[in-house]
Amino acid sequence: MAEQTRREELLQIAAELFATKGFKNTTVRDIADAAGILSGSLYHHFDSKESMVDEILSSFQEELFGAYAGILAGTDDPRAKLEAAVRVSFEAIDHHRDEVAIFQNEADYLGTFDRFAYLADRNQQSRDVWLTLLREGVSSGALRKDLDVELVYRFIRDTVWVAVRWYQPGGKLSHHDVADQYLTILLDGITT
Amino acid sequence: MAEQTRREELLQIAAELFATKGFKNTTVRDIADAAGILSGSLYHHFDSKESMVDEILSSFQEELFGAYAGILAGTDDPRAKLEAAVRVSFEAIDHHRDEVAIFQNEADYLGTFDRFAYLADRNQQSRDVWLTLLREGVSSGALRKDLDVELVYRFIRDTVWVAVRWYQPGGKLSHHDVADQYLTILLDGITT
DNA sequence: GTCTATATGATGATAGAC
DNA sequence: GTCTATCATCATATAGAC
Repeated sequence: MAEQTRREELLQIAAELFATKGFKNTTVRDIADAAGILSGSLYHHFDSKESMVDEILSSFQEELFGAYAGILAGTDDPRAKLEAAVRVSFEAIDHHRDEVAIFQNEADYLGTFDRFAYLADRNQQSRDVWLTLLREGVSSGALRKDLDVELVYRFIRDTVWVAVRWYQPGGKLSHHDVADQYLTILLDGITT
Repeated sequence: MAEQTRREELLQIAAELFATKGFKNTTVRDIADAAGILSGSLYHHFDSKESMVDEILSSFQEELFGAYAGILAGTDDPRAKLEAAVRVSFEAIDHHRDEVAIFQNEADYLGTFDRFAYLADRNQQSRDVWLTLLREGVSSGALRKDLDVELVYRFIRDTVWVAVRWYQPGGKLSHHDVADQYLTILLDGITT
């Protein structure tokens, strides 16, 4: 079950470095060192450093959007769907810390190159998911009618994903705890 | 009044590039090109590329923390102080877009070097400011007693600063509008 | 204050032996 | 699958002329 090909092992090592130091600040030598091999040997597994991030980002995105699609297709009421989408996102931060961090830090810049154009598409797709959920929430009466849904969308998206900067997997707060607390703030506010 | 030394002009050009492409992705040639001079000429004004970000970040931080200090020292009630801190932050995004973006994107990594150790200090200082405001809010009865103030602090900090990624100075929403909407969500939640 | 010319080092990548 | 050896390129930075 925890079978991992050498390729996957190397990708994981690279992902941790990209997430921590940034893509550009990580050299192929850094990756090779961390893997205990020489830099040239990496090219037996991958075409280039670029193709390494590419593979890391695209496979993560595929998994995440599969989860969103499941929620949208479900039969829960609007509020439950919104909660589920938030929970799935925090779960992704827990399970795919490095991938989320890389996406957060590098997507904007990488997205300017042809090879990574799919990142912009995914961004649009994500917006569609959240706006659908929020609009259903408003029209069902679960959410306030005076909300600027576009702004609320950005608020949710940003707050959720930026948590990758401080969330510690295995720390005091589980991803369930964080999601609970966050939903409380989002849904009911912080005032008495 | 809008007098700008050549030095400041060059820093502004560099800041825009650092904010858009990232520090490492911006070469001294990029900066020189944008300024209409050759890369070697930049070294008449600055020691190194590093000292350019350094100057950009440190002067911005100084201004921002001056504003926070003013709020803390004031006589407003806790809730008004919290609102003021949020407003000052969105204002900073409006007035110092590039600086905020650079800080958001690069501070974590740059902070690992001695030269930028002050970034970690400022981070701690910022935490003190917000925790003070939130605790005063809770003990005065303005904020809910069941809040995890540490978590709320991180949510506020992250949401406020990450807005630099989408906020458009001069766009449809002014920084006042964004602050209003954000405070509404934060204080009262999005449910009916 | 900017240019010419260039030193110096790091980085991504390749070819072929083991 | 990894190593040895090495290349080409690019990036930061310097020195002195104009």
